[in-house]
Amino acid sequence: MLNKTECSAFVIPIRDCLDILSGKWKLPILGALMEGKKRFKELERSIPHITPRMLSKELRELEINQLVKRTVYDTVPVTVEYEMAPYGHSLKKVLMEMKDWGTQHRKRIMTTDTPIVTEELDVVEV
Amino acid sequence: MLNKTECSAFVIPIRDCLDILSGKWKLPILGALMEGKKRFKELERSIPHITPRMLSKELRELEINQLVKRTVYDTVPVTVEYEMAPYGHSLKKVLMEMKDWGTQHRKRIMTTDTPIVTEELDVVEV
DNA sequence: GTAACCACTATACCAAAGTATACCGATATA
DNA sequence: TATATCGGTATACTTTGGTATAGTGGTTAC
Repeated sequence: MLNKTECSAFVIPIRDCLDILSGKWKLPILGALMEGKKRFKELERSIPHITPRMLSKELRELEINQLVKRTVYDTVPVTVEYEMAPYGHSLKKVLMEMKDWGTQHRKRIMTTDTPIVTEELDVVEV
Repeated sequence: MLNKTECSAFVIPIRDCLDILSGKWKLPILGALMEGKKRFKELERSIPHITPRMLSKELRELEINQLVKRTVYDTVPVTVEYEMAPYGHSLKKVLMEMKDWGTQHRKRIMTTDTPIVTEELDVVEV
């Protein structure tokens, strides 16, 4: 049980964490970058149906939150590389907990109840 | 580094977990219920600015996912009580990881960088 | 010369999420 | 008789998130 103060101290940081991972494409982008560094067009190709607009927007947000590092190489034409920033790996524990919970929850809901299935997700192409 | 198969096995359950906690009011509702069981109007009063429409909708989703238990008592007028379901407590580890990460992240962003502050949140009233 | 690649941006549009306001029937209170 | 409470629902609206489509300027390949 929590009191009022504990409750805010609980809701606000979780909201922060949730907001950072929110949006349709952040997870697929992080997933793709976990395979290694990639250029803009490589990301676009490995994430089915993403538009350059959304890719650009979501990458910017991830970069602002220091999870992703963007490097511009002075070639012609320019080369831009995206990769997980060192800080990005600090998310690992959270993501693994979410993955474990999500995995067991999906099984639970599928077997014990009317299935509430989230829509089919596109698989990130390598 | 992940390969394509690992990547889907990573994205899908995390998406599930995220979806379950998504929406503006799920966290405040869970927070309020962590103080103990509450009736509909009590929840409405303890969560500033929530409308009955949203409260009803989000409670229903939490109930479908078995995180919250709804009990109707045969009084006149009816009494309806909401509480954390036993299964709801299975979220604790995930939520705590998110809270810890969110807390350190807020500090980090505030001190090292242009502050990207999420909007002020209303505190849940007791 | 024209077509494609690179890393994007601009504009317009559409769908989902959330808000505002009013209301339900039954009961208790003034 | 009028007002408030209970646990919500109905309808209409606005705001946010995401999509679709086209185009930028400079370079290399056919």
